[in-house]
Amino acid sequence: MPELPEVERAVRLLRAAVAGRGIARVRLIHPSLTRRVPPRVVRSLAGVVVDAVERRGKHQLLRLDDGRVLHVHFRMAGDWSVDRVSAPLPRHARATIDLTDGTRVVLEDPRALATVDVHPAGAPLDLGLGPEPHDAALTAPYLEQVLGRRRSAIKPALLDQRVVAGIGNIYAAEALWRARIAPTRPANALGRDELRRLIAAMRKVIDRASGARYRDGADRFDVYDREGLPCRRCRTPIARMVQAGRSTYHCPRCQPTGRRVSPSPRAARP
DNA sequence: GGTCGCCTGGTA
DNA sequence: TACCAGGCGACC
Repeated sequence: MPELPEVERAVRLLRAAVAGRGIARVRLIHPSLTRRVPPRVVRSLAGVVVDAVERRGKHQLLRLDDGRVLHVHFRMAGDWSVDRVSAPLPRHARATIDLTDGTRVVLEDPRALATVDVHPAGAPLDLGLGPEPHDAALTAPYLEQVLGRRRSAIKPALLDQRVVAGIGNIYAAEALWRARIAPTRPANALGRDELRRLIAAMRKVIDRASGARYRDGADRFDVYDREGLPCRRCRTPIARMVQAGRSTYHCPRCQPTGRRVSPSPRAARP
């Protein structure tokens, strides 16, 4: 589930179910979660009220009325489902939040990579996140500054949440395609104009992913998972490569790698 | 900077 | 059976 638009959707579902309500019991089911939080801390969540539910990048924060923060990250495959405390548990239920009104929120996570943490009251919570795609703070000069010292490829750099919060493997590839920037370009080699295009592309890709029509469409990606299929701009087969251990999809023709590997006479704007 | 491990499931 | 998976922290 987890890139920014998907987490935002999940947060809304969660908020509708838990905001302003009392927790009757939290259960951590999978060993990867019980290892993280001491049993007495889990037990101590009974009786507190959830004041608010917030999202920071891909992180979900439940502000509790005793000042603590219940912090959830879906990682690769987590998602919420909402049912009643009396219902049988879904197959991949890894944690549950039972509410005093009989509602149950279930963390479903087939890969069991999601994390749950409880932060003490009063401790400042630094998630180390950069601006989100729609933050006004995300500007070309900002990117120029944070990417300036990075000789690494732009695509893995975009996955660093300290640079931009909320961009993941899919939308990084999608945005680079849209901005016509090769994923292998050194991050510090991008010019102002390219950075501006990249920001606009990230915003567009995130916006599009938030719409239901796009979400359910069969062709919701331009490059991701489209290896060998024709580029939607130039019909060149989409290529797949591996960067930092992750798949990267791109169009070898309209995302030119080198300085001037046969650029088209006039580079068209995206 | 790249690689590995965490976990489990789906698919070629 | 092998490989892949929308993330990320630990490690060289």
